[in-house]
Amino acid sequence: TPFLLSQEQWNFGCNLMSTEENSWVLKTTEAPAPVPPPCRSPEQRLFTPNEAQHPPSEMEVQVEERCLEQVQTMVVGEVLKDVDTACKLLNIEPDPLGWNCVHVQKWLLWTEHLYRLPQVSVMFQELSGRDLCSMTEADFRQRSSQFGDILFAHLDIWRSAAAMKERCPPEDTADEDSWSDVMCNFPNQPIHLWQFLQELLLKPRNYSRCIRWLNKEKGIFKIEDSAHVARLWGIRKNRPAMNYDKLSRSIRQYYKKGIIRKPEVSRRLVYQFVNPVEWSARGE
DNA sequence: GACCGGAAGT
DNA sequence: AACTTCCGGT
Repeated sequence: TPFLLSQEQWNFGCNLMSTEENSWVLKTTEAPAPVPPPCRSPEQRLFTPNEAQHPPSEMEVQVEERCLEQVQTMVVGEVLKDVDTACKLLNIEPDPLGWNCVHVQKWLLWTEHLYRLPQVSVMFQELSGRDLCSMTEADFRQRSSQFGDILFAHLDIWRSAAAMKERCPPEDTADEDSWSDVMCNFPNQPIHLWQFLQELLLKPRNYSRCIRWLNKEKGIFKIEDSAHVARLWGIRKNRPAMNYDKLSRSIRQYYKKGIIRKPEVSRRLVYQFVNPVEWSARGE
Protein backbone atom coordinates (compact mmCIF):
# COMPACT_ATOMS: atom_id res chain seq x y z
CA THR A 1 0.00 0.00 0.00
CA PRO A 2 1.23 3.49 -0.74
CA PHE A 3 2.47 5.70 2.00
CA LEU A 4 -0.35 8.02 2.90
CA LEU A 5 -0.11 11.07 5.04
CA SER A 6 -2.12 11.01 8.21
CA GLN A 7 -3.72 14.14 9.52
CA GLU A 8 -1.02 14.30 12.10
CA GLN A 9 1.74 14.15 9.55
CA TRP A 10 0.02 16.77 7.46
CA ASN A 11 -0.22 19.02 10.47
CA PHE A 12 3.40 18.40 11.11
CA GLY A 13 4.25 19.33 7.57
CA CYS A 14 2.43 22.60 7.98
CA ASN A 15 4.31 23.32 11.17
CA LEU A 16 7.53 22.62 9.41
CA MET A 17 6.66 25.02 6.61
CA SER A 18 6.00 27.77 9.09
CA THR A 19 9.36 27.08 10.69
CA GLU A 20 7.73 26.14 13.93
CA GLU A 21 8.93 23.57 16.38
CA ASN A 22 9.94 20.75 14.16
CA SER A 23 9.65 17.59 16.15
CA TRP A 24 6.26 16.07 16.62
CA VAL A 25 7.71 13.11 18.36
CA LEU A 26 8.97 14.99 21.34
CA LYS A 27 6.67 17.94 21.46
CA THR A 28 5.59 17.09 24.92
CA THR A 29 6.42 19.58 27.58
CA GLU A 30 3.82 22.17 26.70
CA ALA A 31 0.27 22.19 25.58
CA PRO A 32 -2.12 19.33 25.97
CA ALA A 33 -1.57 16.37 23.75
CA PRO A 34 -1.81 17.00 20.06
CA VAL A 35 -4.37 14.29 19.73
CA PRO A 36 -5.22 14.00 16.09
CA PRO A 37 -8.44 12.41 15.07
CA PRO A 38 -7.34 9.40 13.07
CA CYS A 39 -7.92 10.25 9.48
CA ARG A 40 -8.81 7.33 7.33
CA SER A 41 -8.94 9.21 4.06
CA PRO A 42 -6.09 11.65 4.17
CA GLU A 43 -5.73 12.14 0.46
CA GLN A 44 -9.02 13.97 0.33
CA ARG A 45 -7.82 16.35 2.92
CA LEU A 46 -4.59 16.97 1.11
CA PHE A 47 -6.20 18.41 -1.96
CA THR A 48 -9.21 20.21 -0.66
CA PRO A 49 -7.75 23.40 0.80
CA ASN A 50 -8.35 26.64 -1.08
CA GLU A 51 -9.36 25.49 -4.50
CA ALA A 52 -13.04 26.10 -4.05
CA GLN A 53 -13.34 29.24 -6.18
CA HIS A 54 -12.03 29.29 -9.74
CA PRO A 55 -10.56 26.21 -11.32
CA PRO A 56 -6.76 26.54 -11.24
CA SER A 57 -4.77 26.76 -14.44
CA GLU A 58 -2.65 23.89 -15.65
CA MET A 59 0.51 25.55 -14.46
CA GLU A 60 -0.92 26.31 -11.05
CA VAL A 61 -1.84 22.68 -10.70
CA GLN A 62 1.68 21.62 -11.61
CA VAL A 63 3.24 24.04 -9.17
CA GLU A 64 0.92 22.95 -6.45
CA GLU A 65 1.61 19.31 -7.11
CA ARG A 66 5.32 19.89 -6.96
CA CYS A 67 4.91 21.76 -3.70
CA LEU A 68 2.89 18.97 -2.23
CA GLU A 69 5.45 16.51 -3.41
CA GLN A 70 8.18 18.44 -1.66
CA VAL A 71 6.18 18.70 1.51
CA GLN A 72 5.44 15.02 1.38
CA THR A 73 9.09 14.13 0.90
CA MET A 74 10.03 16.39 3.76
CA VAL A 75 7.37 14.98 6.03
CA VAL A 76 8.28 11.42 5.19
CA GLY A 77 11.88 12.21 5.96
CA GLU A 78 10.97 13.72 9.30
CA VAL A 79 8.74 10.80 10.18
CA LEU A 80 11.51 8.35 9.40
CA LYS A 81 13.94 10.37 11.43
CA ASP A 82 11.62 10.54 14.39
CA VAL A 83 10.94 6.83 14.21
CA ASP A 84 14.70 6.37 14.24
CA THR A 85 15.06 8.58 17.27
CA ALA A 86 12.37 6.69 19.11
CA CYS A 87 13.99 3.38 18.16
CA LYS A 88 17.26 4.48 19.64
CA LEU A 89 15.61 5.76 22.74
CA LEU A 90 13.60 2.60 23.21
CA ASN A 91 16.20 0.25 21.86
CA ILE A 92 13.77 -1.42 19.50
CA GLU A 93 13.77 -2.01 15.78
CA PRO A 94 11.54 0.09 13.56
CA ASP A 95 9.48 -2.73 12.11
CA PRO A 96 6.65 -3.65 14.49
CA LEU A 97 6.52 -7.12 12.96
CA GLY A 98 9.77 -7.96 14.68
CA TRP A 99 8.74 -6.87 18.15
CA ASN A 100 8.29 -9.18 21.09
CA CYS A 101 6.01 -8.40 24.01
CA VAL A 102 8.61 -6.31 25.77
CA HIS A 103 9.18 -4.23 22.67
CA VAL A 104 5.45 -3.74 22.28
CA GLN A 105 5.17 -2.53 25.84
CA LYS A 106 8.03 -0.11 25.34
CA TRP A 107 6.40 1.24 22.22
CA LEU A 108 3.08 1.60 24.01
CA LEU A 109 4.76 3.42 26.87
CA TRP A 110 6.34 5.71 24.36
CA THR A 111 3.06 6.32 22.56
CA GLU A 112 1.32 7.08 25.84
CA HIS A 113 4.02 9.56 26.59
CA LEU A 114 3.79 11.06 23.12
CA TYR A 115 0.08 11.66 23.17
CA ARG A 116 -0.15 12.07 26.90
CA LEU A 117 -2.48 9.17 27.25
CA PRO A 118 -3.24 7.56 30.56
CA GLN A 119 -1.88 4.09 31.07
CA VAL A 120 -3.34 2.00 28.30
CA SER A 121 -0.47 -0.41 27.85
CA VAL A 122 -1.88 -2.82 30.43
CA MET A 123 -4.66 -3.59 28.01
CA PHE A 124 -2.14 -4.82 25.48
CA GLN A 125 -0.04 -7.12 27.57
CA GLU A 126 1.35 -10.33 26.15
CA LEU A 127 0.96 -9.16 22.58
CA SER A 128 3.79 -9.43 20.12
CA GLY A 129 4.33 -6.96 17.33
CA ARG A 130 2.89 -9.44 14.91
CA ASP A 131 -0.24 -9.75 17.04
CA LEU A 132 -0.53 -5.99 17.14
CA CYS A 133 -0.20 -5.70 13.39
CA SER A 134 -2.88 -8.27 12.76
CA MET A 135 -5.37 -6.32 14.84
CA THR A 136 -7.99 -4.12 13.24
CA GLU A 137 -8.92 -0.68 14.45
CA ALA A 138 -11.98 -2.27 16.03
CA ASP A 139 -9.72 -4.66 17.95
CA PHE A 140 -7.80 -1.68 19.28
CA ARG A 141 -11.00 0.07 20.24
CA GLN A 142 -12.11 -3.02 22.07
CA ARG A 143 -9.03 -2.91 24.26
CA SER A 144 -9.17 0.82 24.74
CA SER A 145 -12.42 2.40 23.70
CA GLN A 146 -11.06 5.91 24.18
CA PHE A 147 -7.58 5.68 22.76
CA GLY A 148 -7.56 2.57 20.61
CA ASP A 149 -7.87 4.66 17.49
CA ILE A 150 -4.86 6.78 18.38
CA LEU A 151 -2.75 3.73 19.06
CA PHE A 152 -3.94 2.16 15.83
CA ALA A 153 -3.10 5.30 13.86
CA HIS A 154 0.32 5.60 15.47
CA LEU A 155 1.09 1.98 14.77
CA ASP A 156 0.05 2.63 11.19
CA ILE A 157 2.63 5.39 10.95
CA TRP A 158 5.33 3.07 12.21
CA ARG A 159 4.35 0.33 9.81
CA SER A 160 4.38 2.76 6.94
CA ALA A 161 7.76 4.04 8.02
CA ALA A 162 9.12 0.51 8.22
CA ALA A 163 7.73 -0.23 4.77
CA MET A 164 9.38 2.90 3.42
CA LYS A 165 12.66 1.92 4.97
CA GLU A 166 12.55 -1.47 3.43
CA ARG A 167 11.71 -0.08 0.01
CA CYS A 168 14.73 2.22 -0.08
CA PRO A 169 17.21 1.01 2.53
CA PRO A 170 20.53 2.33 1.20
CA GLU A 171 19.31 5.91 1.25
CA ASP A 172 20.48 6.49 4.77
CA THR A 173 20.54 10.06 6.01
CA ALA A 174 24.30 10.40 5.93
CA ASP A 175 24.24 13.63 7.90
CA GLU A 176 24.95 14.84 11.38
CA ASP A 177 23.40 11.81 13.00
CA SER A 178 26.24 9.42 12.22
CA TRP A 179 27.89 9.91 15.56
CA SER A 180 24.98 8.83 17.65
CA ASP A 181 24.27 6.13 15.12
CA VAL A 182 27.63 4.62 15.81
CA MET A 183 27.18 4.98 19.52
CA CYS A 184 23.70 3.60 19.82
CA ASN A 185 22.74 1.50 16.88
CA PHE A 186 24.12 -1.68 18.31
CA PRO A 187 20.97 -3.08 19.74
CA ASN A 188 20.76 -4.06 23.38
CA GLN A 189 24.01 -2.46 24.30
CA PRO A 190 23.36 -1.28 27.82
CA ILE A 191 23.61 2.46 27.92
CA HIS A 192 25.03 4.45 30.79
CA LEU A 193 23.14 7.28 32.34
CA TRP A 194 25.84 9.80 31.50
CA GLN A 195 25.74 8.69 27.87
CA PHE A 196 22.01 9.02 27.81
CA LEU A 197 22.16 12.52 29.21
CA GLN A 198 24.69 13.45 26.58
CA GLU A 199 22.46 12.02 23.89
CA LEU A 200 19.65 14.27 25.01
CA LEU A 201 21.97 17.25 25.26
CA LEU A 202 23.17 16.53 21.76
CA LYS A 203 19.71 17.14 20.36
CA PRO A 204 18.63 20.48 21.73
CA ARG A 205 16.01 20.76 19.02
CA ASN A 206 14.22 17.85 20.55
CA TYR A 207 15.11 18.01 24.20
CA SER A 208 16.08 21.54 25.17
CA ARG A 209 12.80 21.91 26.96
CA CYS A 210 13.75 19.24 29.46
CA ILE A 211 17.56 19.38 29.54
CA ARG A 212 20.08 21.82 28.05
CA TRP A 213 23.61 23.09 28.28
CA LEU A 214 24.25 26.11 30.43
CA ASN A 215 27.90 26.05 29.44
CA LYS A 216 28.74 23.42 26.91
CA GLU A 217 32.49 24.02 27.07
CA LYS A 218 32.55 23.43 30.80
CA GLY A 219 30.04 20.62 30.54
CA ILE A 220 27.53 22.38 32.75
CA PHE A 221 23.95 21.45 32.06
CA LYS A 222 20.59 22.04 33.61
CA ILE A 223 17.68 19.68 33.90
CA GLU A 224 14.69 21.86 33.16
CA ASP A 225 12.04 19.23 33.56
CA SER A 226 13.18 16.60 36.01
CA ALA A 227 10.09 14.45 35.69
CA HIS A 228 10.33 14.42 31.92
CA VAL A 229 14.00 13.45 31.83
CA ALA A 230 13.34 10.72 34.37
CA ARG A 231 10.48 9.42 32.26
CA LEU A 232 12.67 9.28 29.16
CA TRP A 233 15.37 7.47 31.10
CA GLY A 234 12.80 5.05 32.45
CA ILE A 235 11.55 4.36 28.95
CA ARG A 236 15.06 3.76 27.67
CA LYS A 237 15.92 1.39 30.50
CA ASN A 238 12.49 -0.14 30.62
CA ARG A 239 12.01 1.02 34.19
CA PRO A 240 8.47 2.34 34.36
CA ALA A 241 8.89 3.34 38.00
CA MET A 242 11.84 5.62 37.31
CA ASN A 243 11.56 9.09 38.76
CA TYR A 244 13.87 11.99 39.42
CA ASP A 245 14.55 10.90 42.97
CA LYS A 246 16.11 7.71 41.67
CA LEU A 247 17.69 9.22 38.60
CA SER A 248 19.37 11.87 40.72
CA ARG A 249 20.64 9.17 43.07
CA SER A 250 22.28 7.55 40.05
CA ILE A 251 23.81 10.86 39.10
CA ARG A 252 25.16 11.22 42.63
CA GLN A 253 26.84 7.84 42.26
CA TYR A 254 28.90 9.57 39.58
CA TYR A 255 30.30 12.04 42.10
CA LYS A 256 32.80 9.64 43.54
CA LYS A 257 33.57 8.20 40.13
CA GLY A 258 34.47 11.60 38.82
CA ILE A 259 32.08 11.52 35.89
CA ILE A 260 29.60 14.16 36.97
CA ARG A 261 29.72 16.64 39.82
CA LYS A 262 27.88 19.65 41.10
CA PRO A 263 29.30 22.91 39.73
CA GLU A 264 31.35 25.17 41.98
CA VAL A 265 28.31 27.09 43.04
CA SER A 266 25.67 24.49 43.56
CA ARG A 267 22.45 25.28 41.80
CA ARG A 268 19.21 23.41 41.80
CA LEU A 269 18.99 20.91 38.92
CA VAL A 270 22.38 21.95 37.56
CA TYR A 271 25.20 19.43 37.11
CA GLN A 272 28.54 19.35 35.39
CA PHE A 273 30.43 16.72 33.46
CA VAL A 274 33.89 16.47 34.94
CA ASN A 275 35.84 16.19 31.68
CA PRO A 276 33.80 17.73 28.93
CA VAL A 277 36.68 18.22 26.50
CA GLU A 278 36.23 15.01 24.56
CA TRP A 279 32.81 15.71 23.19
CA SER A 280 32.71 19.49 23.06
CA ALA A 281 34.81 19.28 19.92
CA ARG A 282 31.87 18.66 17.66
CA GLY A 283 28.87 20.87 17.05
CA GLU A 284 25.29 19.71 17.21
C1' DG B 1 10.60 19.66 45.64
C1' DA B 2 15.86 19.26 45.36
C1' DC B 3 19.76 17.44 47.49
C1' DC B 4 22.54 14.16 50.13
C1' DG B 5 24.72 9.66 50.86
C1' DG B 6 23.99 4.84 53.37
C1' DA B 7 22.30 0.38 52.65
C1' DA B 8 20.40 -3.29 50.24
C1' DG B 9 18.54 -5.28 45.90
C1' DT B 10 19.01 -6.48 40.78
C1' DA C 1 29.73 -2.79 37.80
C1' DA C 2 26.15 0.16 37.20
C1' DC C 3 22.60 1.17 38.42
C1' DT C 4 17.66 0.88 41.10
C1' DT C 5 15.01 1.17 45.12
C1' DC C 6 14.20 2.98 49.55
C1' DC C 7 15.06 6.12 53.05
C1' DG C 8 16.04 9.49 56.97
C1' DG C 9 17.85 13.77 57.22
C1' DT C 10 19.18 18.84 55.37
